[in-house]
Amino acid sequence: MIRPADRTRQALVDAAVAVFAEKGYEGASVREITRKAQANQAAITYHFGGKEGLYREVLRATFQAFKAFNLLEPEKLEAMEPQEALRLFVRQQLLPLNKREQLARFIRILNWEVLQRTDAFQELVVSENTSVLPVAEGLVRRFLGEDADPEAVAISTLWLLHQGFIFVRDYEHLGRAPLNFKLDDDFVERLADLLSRLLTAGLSGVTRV
Amino acid sequence: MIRPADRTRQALVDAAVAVFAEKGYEGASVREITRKAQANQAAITYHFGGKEGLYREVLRATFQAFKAFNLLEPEKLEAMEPQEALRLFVRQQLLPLNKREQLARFIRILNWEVLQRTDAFQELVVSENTSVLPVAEGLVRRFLGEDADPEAVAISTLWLLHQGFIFVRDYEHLGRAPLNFKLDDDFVERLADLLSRLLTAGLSGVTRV
DNA sequence: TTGAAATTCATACGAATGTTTGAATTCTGC
DNA sequence: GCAGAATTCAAACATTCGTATGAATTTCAA
Repeated sequence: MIRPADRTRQALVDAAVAVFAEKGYEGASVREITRKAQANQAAITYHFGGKEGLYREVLRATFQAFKAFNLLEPEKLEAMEPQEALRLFVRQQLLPLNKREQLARFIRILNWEVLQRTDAFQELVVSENTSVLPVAEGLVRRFLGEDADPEAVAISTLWLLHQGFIFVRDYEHLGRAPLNFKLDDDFVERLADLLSRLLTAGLSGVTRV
Repeated sequence: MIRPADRTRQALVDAAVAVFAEKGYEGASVREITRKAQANQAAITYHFGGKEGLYREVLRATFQAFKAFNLLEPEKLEAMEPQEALRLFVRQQLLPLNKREQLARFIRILNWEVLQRTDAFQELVVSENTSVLPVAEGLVRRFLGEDADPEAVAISTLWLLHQGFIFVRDYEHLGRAPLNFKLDDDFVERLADLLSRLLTAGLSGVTRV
């Protein structure tokens, strides 16, 4: 059974995801959210305790959305050849390109947090602690070798972590001028392929001078 | 001679750079700016016609700051070996790390524009039109060859353009836990070196399977 | 059906926003 | 030193913001 009150609750969260993604936490107004959700102004206070409580709910939905698509299992990755593991890692990073209708707003919400970090986000990050950092670092080590310079490993790991992000962050621009890519699944596949090869060659060749 | 009125003007711009960088265009308040500049509320309207006019002035200062540090001359780059040209290109991208005291706020202002594009910024971009895109594309072509797949060239170019940005955008975090890099010039030099080698190896090896 | 709890609603409150106003003050050229 | 322009100033204006209020309505177990 779906209670009418739950419908209002869900409508508020849905509208909030859209508005927070568009305007950021500070820029979003409860009035716009309630208008979009066809709910009353006071509904946010009633259901979530206030604007921040609603945002916490939106952040939970955001983390949830990314977790739902996470296919990366560190154990399996380690059993694979480094090149293949890297390719899977890249593929995972680019997954938002395939699921962009579903993840676009959540990506934007995370982007906002880079510039205006909220307490709500901070607290959720430490409590969840779902870091991909060790996975990426393990991957890097397999290319650079176990006796590699720790600083080089750290930098390369940070570097690797951002490689997919480049295309995810700006994917709205990929389809527009002057690039005009047709953003279908085939394109994403070719992108993943090229990027994997760029990174494999880079990580493989970085130790050689 | 410096007229007192010009001092107010300059104080407003300086304060505005700081506040716009911190809060973004929407989030910044004219009251905070005038307070920081020790000027009157109405001074912004008087000198710049309003908040947007002041922001336009800040954007001009931003573009100016980046232009002042641009050492890249496309002709010289083409005369160099690809590896060396790429290294110089990377070096230029990482320059904000060396000049971070001077460029930090301007970088943040540009980062804000990614999420909340202002009309003022849009207009200034088209009027300035100082794109590094052709430089990067030329560089990529020298590695991939003249007969390379146009899509691969486009993707690789976009990829190359973002490589320095990875470290510039998050350079505030580089020095903090859990990375704790000591952000001196030596570190930047080592970073440029490693990144150059990663990219050189990547672009050189991408055509090989 | 009834009555208490849950939910919705229109409104109001205080604070913060960008801008305007008109007087007060300072600067500048003569 | 003086007139007129340029600049500064405190105050007020109209909006918008997040939240609070208390009554009206709906829901749901008994």
